[in-house]
Amino acid sequence: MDLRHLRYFVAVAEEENIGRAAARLHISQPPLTRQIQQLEEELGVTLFIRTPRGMELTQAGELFLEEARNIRALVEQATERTQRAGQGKLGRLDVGIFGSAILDAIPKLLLAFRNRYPDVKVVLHTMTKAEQIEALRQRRITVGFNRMLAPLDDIGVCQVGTEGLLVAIQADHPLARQPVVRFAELQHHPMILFPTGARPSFIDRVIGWCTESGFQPQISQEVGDAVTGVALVASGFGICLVPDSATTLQFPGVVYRALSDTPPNFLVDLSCIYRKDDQSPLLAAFMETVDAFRTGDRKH
Amino acid sequence: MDLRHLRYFVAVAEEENIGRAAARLHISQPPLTRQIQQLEEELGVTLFIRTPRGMELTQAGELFLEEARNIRALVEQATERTQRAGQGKLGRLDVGIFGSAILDAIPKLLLAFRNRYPDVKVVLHTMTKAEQIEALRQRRITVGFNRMLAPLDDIGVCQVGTEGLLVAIQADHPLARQPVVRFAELQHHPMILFPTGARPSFIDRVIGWCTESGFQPQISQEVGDAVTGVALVASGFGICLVPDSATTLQFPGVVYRALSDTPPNFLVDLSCIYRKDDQSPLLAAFMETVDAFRTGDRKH
DNA sequence: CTGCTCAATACCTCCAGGGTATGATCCAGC
DNA sequence: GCTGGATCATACCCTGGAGGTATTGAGCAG
Repeated sequence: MDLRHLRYFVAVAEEENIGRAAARLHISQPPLTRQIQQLEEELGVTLFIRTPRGMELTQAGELFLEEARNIRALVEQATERTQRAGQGKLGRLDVGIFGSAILDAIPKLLLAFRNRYPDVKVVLHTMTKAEQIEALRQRRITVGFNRMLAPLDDIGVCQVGTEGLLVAIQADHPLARQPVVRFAELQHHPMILFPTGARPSFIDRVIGWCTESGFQPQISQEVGDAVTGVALVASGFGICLVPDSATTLQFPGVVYRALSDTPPNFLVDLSCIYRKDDQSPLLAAFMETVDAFRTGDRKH
Repeated sequence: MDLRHLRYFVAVAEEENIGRAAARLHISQPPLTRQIQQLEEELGVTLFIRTPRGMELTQAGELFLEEARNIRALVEQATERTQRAGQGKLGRLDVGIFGSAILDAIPKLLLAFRNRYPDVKVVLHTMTKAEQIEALRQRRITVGFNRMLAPLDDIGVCQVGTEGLLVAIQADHPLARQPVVRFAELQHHPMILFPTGARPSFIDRVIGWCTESGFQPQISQEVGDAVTGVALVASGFGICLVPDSATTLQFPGVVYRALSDTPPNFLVDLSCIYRKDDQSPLLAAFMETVDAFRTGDRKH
């Protein structure tokens, strides 16, 4: 059996007349007669009663008509859905993120993506930089977000944006009295650093800036992410350099202060990574959205 | 697209290797390659990633695989169901019956049919002889049951069985004192006759028997069926000749008595009727069951 | 009986599905 | 680094079957 047989059968059943059905199918009558005969023979069932006025469905034919219509509709639907999936408009996108990325850029980006591709199910996985790379290679995720990413042979990097830095200070701390803190002043206060895990990381960046400014930071704690860091600031463990977006975290007893006299390149980046050989239309769709987001962002 | 494409696609998706899939499909590798390419081209979607180790499904391919399997299963199911319908094992059988036929033969017959063809839905319609014939011609029913059926040009008749007759009498009636009633004794008592409607009917039969026995019956009432007749007997309207199976009706105040000295051929038949040109496998299945029932019945 | 309307049959053509042979890549092992 | 094996892709041929035209056969109405 063949989808053609179903199409022909439905036409004949609906027209109740081989000639008209043939016209509707843009073929001539004899081939259609033969196809119907073939179908009946293959099924071993009489589907039509031939009358001098046309073709009339048998009971078995009635049943087969329902089934045939159903199958044809499903084929239609399958092609349509597959095409949408092929255009990246349908499917599932697994995204690796890190703790504090959720604070600013990622939600906006994902919102933009959802608006463009509402039928793509986005699944977020919190994981470290190293875990993200492993997950990418194992295809458990399609894109990952992190900071300070170095390109690799098989992993591509695309910078999404940059953020400035603030210092998070306990509210009753002496430094909190000033509206702006000079970077060098940080040297006298214990500092909370993050993230733990694979180096080089933001920690090395911070230590580098201190060194450039002529001092060694007093390291109080190393913690997993900015959220934990700010929580420890609230508990009085020290001060903590955080990206601008951390101001979303309004812990009681924590204030954020801008910095002056900062070392050059006093920024952190946010980048996304993906498998270079990934041809998935979903990735393409997502990267396109990322691109639009970057240019949109720069306009502000 | 074609069911072949689906079959091939599923094979390749499952084997993840065109060569092995081709072997499984008993074709050679190049045509299979082409069919897959055609499918991809027709859908406009890349379904596989070609690797040096074989074929790997894309996300769109995964989705299409599900759909394809589903469609193939439905096609399978559709052919199977249609074949069962073509053998009369699946479908709906509309049966015309008359009031009192439900008392004996019909339930047994339908039970036998249900056992043989459990997936055929039997729908009963109570209608008169004339209505049955009209309904047969209009295809509203496939078989009808009645008594004293004459064959027609387009309607076939098949006798299912015969029944003897009893007389239903009010319990305190003088005749009720005798264990057996002589037929000629009926002449002195008002008689309830049935059925109303198309003649000739059982009424003419009864009048004929009376005439043969040398008397005119005193007609008390003409009613629709045996059930109503016996109900009127209980109410004292007279006596009523009924088929044996009417003893199923145990009205308080009604007794049944056998008859002696009866006229020749003192029997009623039960027959079924059907459209002579009906080739439906359901009818064939039913008539086969009727046949088995008749021979089974005669053995008793 | 004739003309009309169906479906079925006979016969032809040509394309597409299947076959064989070969190419293009990639990887493993010497 | 070359060679052999595995895999998919390409080139080309052949044949079955889908589709076409012409015709027959069978009911039915006038």
